[in-house]
Amino acid sequence: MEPIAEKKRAIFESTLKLVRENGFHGTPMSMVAKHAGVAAGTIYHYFGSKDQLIGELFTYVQQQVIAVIKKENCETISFKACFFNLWFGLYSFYRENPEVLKFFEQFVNSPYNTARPSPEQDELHELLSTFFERGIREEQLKPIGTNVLGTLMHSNIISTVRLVSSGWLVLERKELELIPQIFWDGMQRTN
Amino acid sequence: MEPIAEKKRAIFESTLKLVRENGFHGTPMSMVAKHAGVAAGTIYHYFGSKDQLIGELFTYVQQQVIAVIKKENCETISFKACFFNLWFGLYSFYRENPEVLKFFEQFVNSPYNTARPSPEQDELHELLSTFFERGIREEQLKPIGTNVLGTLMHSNIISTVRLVSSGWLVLERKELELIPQIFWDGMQRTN
DNA sequence: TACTTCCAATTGAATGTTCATTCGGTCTGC
DNA sequence: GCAGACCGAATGAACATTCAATTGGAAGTA
Repeated sequence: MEPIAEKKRAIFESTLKLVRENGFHGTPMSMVAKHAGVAAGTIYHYFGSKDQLIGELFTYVQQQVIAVIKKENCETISFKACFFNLWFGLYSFYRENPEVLKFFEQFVNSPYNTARPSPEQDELHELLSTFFERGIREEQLKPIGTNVLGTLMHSNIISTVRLVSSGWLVLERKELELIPQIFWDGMQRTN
Repeated sequence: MEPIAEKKRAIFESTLKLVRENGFHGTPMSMVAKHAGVAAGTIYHYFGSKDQLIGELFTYVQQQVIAVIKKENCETISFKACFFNLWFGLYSFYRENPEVLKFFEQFVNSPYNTARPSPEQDELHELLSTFFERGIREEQLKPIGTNVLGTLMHSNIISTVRLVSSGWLVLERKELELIPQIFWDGMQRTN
């Protein structure tokens, strides 16, 4: 809505970076304060508690991912082309923002993440579902729920990023393209 | 090697259960002690520190997963049948042991997980790689590294379990079978 | 312009709590 | 009577959170 206060953004970014490096528990508020260049008390001017800070940061970060999806989800090109664009769009985003991916994964599996919304209420998964609805309409896909497809695609991307970002292996562009290709081919109705 | 002491096993199981419910940081040693029916000091008889306890618990739990893989990895049936057995074997294990999955995911994304071994040194991923080597040998699969296939399969299973265990949606057996089927079909060489 | 008022933004030292860890001592089987 | 297993109160450090005090600038007043 309104632009985020500079201090608030600095607190977000510092928390993101520090949580990536040290985890939630290795990141005391005092450390966030120092890194963000504010006093400890200032954080509490913007956020009620550490839990609230983490929770709001999650929303902040989720919006970035949602922006990527919206950007790539284009009706004027073929569904297939759009699928690959979306796959690579998300891949690149996570690849270039490893702290986002790390925070995301830590958050999802943490007790901060209480009352996780169902996929219908979660804007990110809803967008992915909607995306696949078009595929169901236009292509010969296997009869699988769109929310299943959305989740599988997302986890497919994330595990690929983890693999590459960890440095375990280096993938040429050609090899990398095989990964969404597996998913694409697998979705097609075969009988 | 040698059978684990009863107290030690109790500490493992209590930690597993409590970490699932409260996360690493919501699980003080005093709570583990009480739940396991031992004194706080006893834990330090078996483990040097909380970090060490968590680390050893990871190994303990990983061995359970490895046992599942070894059990299902059978050379006397077709690779395809074996693939589906393995998929459902791991699926069922995580489904029946949600605390293992939760602990796993929390651990992997936490700072406890320093010096994560490369897939070649990680027995779990090595087993999956070896499994797919047979597939490469016997089947017409796309030219993708076995470690990539292993990772993708594992994440495919895990995200399916999460989806089902969260209660977001209920899958009939027929629908559930479509998920490994996607992966199987996708791996096949298509040209 | 000069002066006052007011309040949100900001500070950081102080507080109180929550743990991980220690250690002197007890128990048990040999 | 020894040695390892076990106990649990005590210790001390780390941390989230509070709050009394300070700042700075926007609006009001004359």
